[in-house]
Amino acid sequence: MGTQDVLDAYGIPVIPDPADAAARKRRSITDAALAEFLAEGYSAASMDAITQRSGVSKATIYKHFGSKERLFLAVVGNVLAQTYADAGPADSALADIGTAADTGPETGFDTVSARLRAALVRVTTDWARVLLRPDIMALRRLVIGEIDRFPQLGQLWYRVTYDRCNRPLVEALTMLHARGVLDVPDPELAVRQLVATTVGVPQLVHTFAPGTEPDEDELARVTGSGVDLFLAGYGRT
Amino acid sequence: MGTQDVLDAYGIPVIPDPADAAARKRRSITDAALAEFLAEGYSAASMDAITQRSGVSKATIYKHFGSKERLFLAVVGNVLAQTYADAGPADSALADIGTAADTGPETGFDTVSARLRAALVRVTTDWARVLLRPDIMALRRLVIGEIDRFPQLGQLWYRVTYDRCNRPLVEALTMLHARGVLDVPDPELAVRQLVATTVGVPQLVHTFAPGTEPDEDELARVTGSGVDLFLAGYGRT
DNA sequence: GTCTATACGGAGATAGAC
DNA sequence: GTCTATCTCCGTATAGAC
Repeated sequence: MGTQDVLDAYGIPVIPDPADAAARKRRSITDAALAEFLAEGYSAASMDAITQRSGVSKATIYKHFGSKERLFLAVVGNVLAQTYADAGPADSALADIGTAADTGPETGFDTVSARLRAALVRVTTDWARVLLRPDIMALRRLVIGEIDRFPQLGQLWYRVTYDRCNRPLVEALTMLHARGVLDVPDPELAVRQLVATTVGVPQLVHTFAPGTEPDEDELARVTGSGVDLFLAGYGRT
Repeated sequence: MGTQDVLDAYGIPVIPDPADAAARKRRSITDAALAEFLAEGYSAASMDAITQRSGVSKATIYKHFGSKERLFLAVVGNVLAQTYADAGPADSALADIGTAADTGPETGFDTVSARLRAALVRVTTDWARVLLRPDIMALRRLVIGEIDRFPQLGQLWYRVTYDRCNRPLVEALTMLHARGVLDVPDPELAVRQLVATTVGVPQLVHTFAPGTEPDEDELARVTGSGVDLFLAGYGRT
């Protein structure tokens, strides 16, 4: 059977750039592999199934990735980094509270503590919305289940979550402590507690209940209550 | 090779009860299966390896359990129930605080709030010590990783943890609320938050760092701080 | 670079003697 | 009830043509 020509809008045949074609195959392989690994787990996932899902031949997959292990690490590692890069918190608002940059009433909250609460709820709710997505939860379950065989993934997960989530919050809380807005003697621990009481609460449920979507109202209620608990312990009042 | 006679303390050969022998084989099978599943995960675990670990033949295993799936469910289900039965909290002390049964200074804490804090720290620390044990953490990772294939385990996990851990605490908090010791409008949520800020904090770390033992001092510090946070939010002062 | 066809081992499960 | 020996299939990975 001859090659099917691809035509552009003017009817001119598109000659694919070989490098481009390779990159696209690579992408279709990783997409297929991710779907298969998420659905079956590492061991039960078969390279045959990934071959069929991707539409390329098995030999090509091995040329690109070398082995099933390397394919798994490449796929999961990339998705992990990508996910947390997308969920990067732009919480400059949080660090600025109580300074000249904190514009006060313009945000709709007329006290420092109200603006602080709103900022914390916003940050934790944004995280929760991402981290509770069914595909992210499935990825999390996959990584946790394979930690004993792939300890690198545990370290990667820790580094990514810490750099993108915890560290910015630790720095923000340290500033707020120095500024007298909060009383946080141990910011590292405080951040872990804040994350636990907000995101951690629904996350635990969804960890053992696959496929369930988080309810937006319930989410707002839980994160709000968690932030209130946090502020009751660490706020200055 | 002839049968090796087993002799009792008086030199009398012990004739094994067939039913007893079957039960012991069954036990050695489940022990071997648990070790293999924990080490390799469900899919990568091989019935051959379980056969060798257990010392009985593969056909015997299939006579007893029928299939690999059924063996897995039987083993994990039993261990789950057993674990939480052992870790059952005898926290009658907690529910009695502020009543006539609360003997006050005899416990070494002379105020109601101090006794309450001590009881909460004790309960959460006891749980944490069990739940953070490396073998329990490994079991947890195994169940989480296989949740998509075995949703029954998710339901079982939820039921067991709720019945043995959450429900007693919810009831205790409800009593304490009615008695005016605490101000807990939503005890269900409050318990989940308490568990999250105490046990949940180190549990998250150990989930992604396999094989690490919890440090007793660090554990006391974290649970103590978590309980303080909880009491700051829900205590009456 | 990509494909088809295949090598080679190990998986889960069972038949039949004792 | 328990064992040994075996069936059958599917796994990962590669050889060699184009």
